[in-house]
Amino acid sequence: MAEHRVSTRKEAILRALVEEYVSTGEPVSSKVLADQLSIVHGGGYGAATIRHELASLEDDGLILQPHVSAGRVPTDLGYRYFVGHLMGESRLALEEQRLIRHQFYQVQHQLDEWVRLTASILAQALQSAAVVTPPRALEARLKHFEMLALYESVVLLVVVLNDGAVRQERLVLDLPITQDDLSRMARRLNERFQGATADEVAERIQRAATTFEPVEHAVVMALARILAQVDPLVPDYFYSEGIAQLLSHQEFSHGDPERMRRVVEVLRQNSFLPALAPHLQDSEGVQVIIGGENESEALHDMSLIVARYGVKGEIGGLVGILAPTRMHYSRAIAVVRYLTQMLSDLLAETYRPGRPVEENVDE
Amino acid sequence: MAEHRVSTRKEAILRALVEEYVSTGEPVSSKVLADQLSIVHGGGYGAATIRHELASLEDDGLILQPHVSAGRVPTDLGYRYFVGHLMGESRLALEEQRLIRHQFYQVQHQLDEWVRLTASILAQALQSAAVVTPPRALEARLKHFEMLALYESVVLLVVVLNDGAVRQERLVLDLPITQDDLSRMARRLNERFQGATADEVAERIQRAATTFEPVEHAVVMALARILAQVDPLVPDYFYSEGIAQLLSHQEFSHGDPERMRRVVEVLRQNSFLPALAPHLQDSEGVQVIIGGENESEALHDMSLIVARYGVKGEIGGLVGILAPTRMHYSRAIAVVRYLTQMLSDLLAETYRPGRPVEENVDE
DNA sequence: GTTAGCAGTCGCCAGCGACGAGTGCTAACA
DNA sequence: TGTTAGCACTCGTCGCTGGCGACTGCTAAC
Repeated sequence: MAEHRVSTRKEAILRALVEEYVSTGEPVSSKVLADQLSIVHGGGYGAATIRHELASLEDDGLILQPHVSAGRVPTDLGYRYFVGHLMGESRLALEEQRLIRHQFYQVQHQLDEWVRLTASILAQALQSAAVVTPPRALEARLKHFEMLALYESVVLLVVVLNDGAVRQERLVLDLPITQDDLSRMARRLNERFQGATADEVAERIQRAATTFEPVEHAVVMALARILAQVDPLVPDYFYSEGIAQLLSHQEFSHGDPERMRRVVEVLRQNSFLPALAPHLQDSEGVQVIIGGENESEALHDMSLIVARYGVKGEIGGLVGILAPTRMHYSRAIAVVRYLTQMLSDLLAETYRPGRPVEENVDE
Repeated sequence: MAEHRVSTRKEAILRALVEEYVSTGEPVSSKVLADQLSIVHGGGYGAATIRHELASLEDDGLILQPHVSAGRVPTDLGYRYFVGHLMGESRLALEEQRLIRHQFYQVQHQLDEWVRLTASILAQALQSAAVVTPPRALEARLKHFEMLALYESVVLLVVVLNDGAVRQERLVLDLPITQDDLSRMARRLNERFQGATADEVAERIQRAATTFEPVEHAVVMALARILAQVDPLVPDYFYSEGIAQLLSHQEFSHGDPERMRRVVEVLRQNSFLPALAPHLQDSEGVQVIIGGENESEALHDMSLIVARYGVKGEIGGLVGILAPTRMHYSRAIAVVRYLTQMLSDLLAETYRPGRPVEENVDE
């Protein structure tokens, strides 16, 4: 990052090299580069000259050769330099934008569907694994809850949070209780705890434990527990798509099949998204994490492209894709940026037309 | 299936061959079989005798040799014969039963957790991919629904079905509406539609369309739609675990890595479970689908072991594992059987202690 | 009916050489 | 000093070969 810029000619060569390598997957030779550069640039250089510069780029740690008689390949640092300085900002073709927008308008007003659709579009468009978390308010507060008698002493607790997320939990009581009693209790407790955070609920239980009946106490404890489970940085579920697309890349078909297994494992247990959260905490825009910059060993030859979406300071979620290090960065970034913008707009549109009906922002 | 039984000696040989092959993964030779049989059976036979019988078993289509200088391997038909006639019924070790039960008691009364746990235990115990669907009533009826005002004209519809499943859907109305109005409307409509099936709701809309206000009409339409989406044979979601475990089998590390991708794809889109449903419609007990008996091309060297759990005629779901054809069938069947029994018992325990609070079985 | 022994088949693997791709270096040129 | 053509060199890939060993099917004897 803090690396000095290299000479303009070296930059041109590095850029051509990355683009060539990304599109072919083969180590690229001085000859191919000479040809490419002479096409793009009017008068190019001979292969021998390129070789001098390649040797120099290799000293800089930006490229390497897999073996002596092979061409060059970008290193993680090389990709980093490319992404930071050389890659042009690209926009999605209008036609593609239209196509994507169209798909969103098909599933009107279904928040979950938007999130799922985003993952699916990403996976398809970038032939990569995509992960999207549902939007989450920065601070979880109780909006409303209901209790439904399922069976004599089994109660279903349905809790709606301020971001619209719904949790449900079965609760088994010591005594049988009727739906009427439950409804009354729910009305009473809703008034009392509306807008409260997990900490506030817990505190009030502490302070006034004796004023609750046993059944109420059990219910409020459950509420506190549910609220406490909500951590905006560690989403409890998420939509993931495109594992198959990811695995279809040539980097997996050659070499150790064990790699496939490890990647699938990391994706399944989703250990990599939480690890991403800090990167996004305070940052704006699209983040790129290249190869070895990844925390997880298994992802050392993969890159992540992640971004936040949502309404700043209020509600948000993560969008990310995982693809081989050798990928088309500018396109990937453009697609991710477009979709985060899309989701943010949709969120704002749904949540903004008028203030919330129940004011529960302040207590 | 309708094949004649082969001679007792051939059966003994086939049985030893399958067991040996399952445990080693190598084609088994006449010599190894002769040794195995002389250990188990007091006085065995020489390798040459075995070879005669092997040639005969090959004529029957029960085994084959991958190439001339290799040992024998069971065919799908061979496995089928083994599962049908030769394999002993095995029970889980008491220690293992205890371990599994213990894990279930850890997550008390959380239906979703039971289902998820079942998938995870299966994947772990059998080193295979496991899929479990949540329990679903055979006929979907409305138990209860609530409406929550999220924003001025955005309403969250929370619908509880008779099997305890909860659906939620955002509804955008033409006009703003207050929570009070919503609550009143919900109470009215709940009384009217409680216990109704999708068809019944649709029918009543038809019959008395004019008696509904516009907003009510929108809500009831949504209810009908949600109820109609519920098809007990095609679960909309499911818990799947153990893709990584499945991929760690040696059958994937040798040979085409493309196979891995295809299997992951089939698992992700879960196209194989619906295909299973008919097999289980009318059948009792554990079903085994071996190799080529599978519908999906990609699963032709895999076997499925599936079973229904639940309360007969009322509510139920599916439990299944997917593993390479070369697997330990008797153990797999024992584990699947134990877990379906476990789930059925837990379901009965939760849903039976007393009748439902709200009688909604008949209208 | 059973078995030992033997010839025969074939997959696996290590070793070898030809080939070709691509480099670094040198020397010459503008 | 920068650029370039040419050349020697390295090394991965591929196809071929021969030896080894695993198993089999067959034969002949018990």
